[in-house]
Amino acid sequence: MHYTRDNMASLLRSHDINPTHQRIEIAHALFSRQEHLSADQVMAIVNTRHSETSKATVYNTLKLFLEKGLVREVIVDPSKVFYDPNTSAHHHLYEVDTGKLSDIDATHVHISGLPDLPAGMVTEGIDLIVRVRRAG
Amino acid sequence: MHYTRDNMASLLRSHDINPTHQRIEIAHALFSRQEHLSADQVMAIVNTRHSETSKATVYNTLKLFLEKGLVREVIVDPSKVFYDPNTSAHHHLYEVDTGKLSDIDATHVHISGLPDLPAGMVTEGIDLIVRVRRAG
DNA sequence: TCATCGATCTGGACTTTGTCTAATTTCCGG
DNA sequence: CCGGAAATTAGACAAAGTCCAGATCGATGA
Repeated sequence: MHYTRDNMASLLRSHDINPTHQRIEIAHALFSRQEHLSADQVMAIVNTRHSETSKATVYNTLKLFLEKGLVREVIVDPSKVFYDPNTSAHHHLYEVDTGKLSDIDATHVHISGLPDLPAGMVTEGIDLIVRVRRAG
Repeated sequence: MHYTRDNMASLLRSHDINPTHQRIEIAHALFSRQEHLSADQVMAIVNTRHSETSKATVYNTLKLFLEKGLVREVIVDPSKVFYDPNTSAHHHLYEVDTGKLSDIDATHVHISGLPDLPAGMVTEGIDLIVRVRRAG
């Protein structure tokens, strides 16, 4: 699968998102890299050549992608949110000293013994974050 | 165990923290409630009667408590950090719509199948967060 | 082609959380 | 009481994110 602009447009349409120029660029930034990016980083990437997309649009668009299930939010750093183009079941490894964030495939990870949820509650997601740092 | 100011002073000393008036008040706010509080909430509690403790001191003190292992940081809400007086092994249940945060005892929870860490890395902690919301 | 209208985008002011710094206050040993 | 180190303070500052009123886009129908 190539992350062309055209493919991004289809991806957006399949998630019920009107594929505008800015949205395609933002989706392309996330999906072509397959990395965890903050809103700031997305801004920087999208506006490398000449400023094209405003801060408000970047934030609005990331929120829209999140609502539509196109990306996931990763909350590991108290100062900023990361957006993850990988929405399949997986966990995260976070290097606290460098800020590097990587995926842990969930297929072999098993979590057991969690208590029942309070009545009337449904699970929105289970986040497992392994925080590591360089030994020394 | 009563969370008297005197007991707070001993607790601080036992963690190698010089028990000043402000530190005792902040520790008391956290431990007497046994709740997850944000820096803002700590400020509000400590300064209910008359303003006694500055913002800088609240932030400095919470950071100090964290370094000394007296409290834990809980990162679940992108907009603020919570401080947790419970440092025993446990996980968290987060109600995304209300912001309510509660503990999940870790003694019955088992996590298996995590991959090996990258070479030269040590685990700082494993955070498991169950995000829930009211069904509807 | 052109006018219209809803959807989208924009700059910039604003809010909130948290950090920093230089000056003051507190506390303790001598 | 004195001097110095530790702690506290007010307030300026920084960064992430929100909000809003106005501008722009693009599809549609005449």
